Amino acid sequence: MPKRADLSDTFCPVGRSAELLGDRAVLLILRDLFFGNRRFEIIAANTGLGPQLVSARLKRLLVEGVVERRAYQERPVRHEYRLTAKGKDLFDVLYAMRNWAERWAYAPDETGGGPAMRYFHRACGADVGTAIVCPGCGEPLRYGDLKGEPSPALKAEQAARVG
Amino acid sequence: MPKRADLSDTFCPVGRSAELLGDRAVLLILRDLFFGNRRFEIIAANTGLGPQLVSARLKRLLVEGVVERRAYQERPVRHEYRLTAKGKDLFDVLYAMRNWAERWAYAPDETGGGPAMRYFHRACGADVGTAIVCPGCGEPLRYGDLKGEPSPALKAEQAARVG
DNA sequence: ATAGTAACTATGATAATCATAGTGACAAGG
DNA sequence: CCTTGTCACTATGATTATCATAGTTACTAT
Repeated sequence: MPKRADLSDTFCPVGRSAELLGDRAVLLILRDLFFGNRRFEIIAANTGLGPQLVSARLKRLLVEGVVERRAYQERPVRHEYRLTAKGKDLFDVLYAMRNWAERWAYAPDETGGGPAMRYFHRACGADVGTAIVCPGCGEPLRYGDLKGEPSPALKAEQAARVG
Repeated sequence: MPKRADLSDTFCPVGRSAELLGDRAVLLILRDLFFGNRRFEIIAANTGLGPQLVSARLKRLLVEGVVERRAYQERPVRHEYRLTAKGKDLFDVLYAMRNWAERWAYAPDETGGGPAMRYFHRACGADVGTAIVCPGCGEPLRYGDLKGEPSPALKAEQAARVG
């Protein structure tokens, strides 16, 4: 593509976010990081993205301060990627995307009745559905507050990708 | 690009959303639609995107049922684009992107102290900051609940774009 | 008849993405 | 000590999306 206009210096906050998040690969990598996948090969396998693209996007996320790279073992040196505080604060965006998809992106009988991914509030145990405040206790839902349970169909799909 | 893997049939809800939202142009067009800009030329000018790209993305959004196209006048026929219920329900995603950017994407003195875009809760008048539930009255914030007030810098930038 | 506006479509150059293959560093097994 | 294996990438070449610019269609206003 030709050089597209850079949005990182616009004053519009959505524009600034879009510069980073308006990218399929970035969103998929962030999803995996929130899911707890930290290793390069696992992320590549789970997202279905090629290693070159994963490498390029992780570099961008490093530059933006959204992820950090650290060695999880010496001899041989192996690295993993973790969300920084700035990265963890993207939880609301990913969670909103999940909520929207659960409400609009599935055929009526596609998931067998329930959501593709069920979330429970750790604090009170309630199934939060697609709410942004807990329907059980009324607390706003933030990063770390939720425990996810994939539907059988989603679990099978994930197993097939990593396998 | 070569044919990339299609995510619209993955069971992962974030994957399904990413297929639509993992695109700079889509996010910018949605921003404009939420802002109240409905006309093709205005959207093209405000986003800085070429007419071909705006046309292609609006078509995709039509197919997805996120926007609808309707004539706002006959003789000559002129069309505008509006968010459907499915489109309006993307508010949470865009709002989360805005919140993240306000917290992380600006240099300390870049906005002159306040946020680039200030939002007030229509129901109680409180400045909501970057919260997802109103700090004044405790209500969850949804589409239509907020009234935006751009900072002087953002207002100037928008004026320059539309010319 | 000329100019203007809105909503696009057409064209050609450029650059991002993909699949596939290869690299470097190290460890374990025979 | 020599092959095989793992992890985290990098290199290559074909394909295709995106961009800027220009042109089109349909109609109104002067």
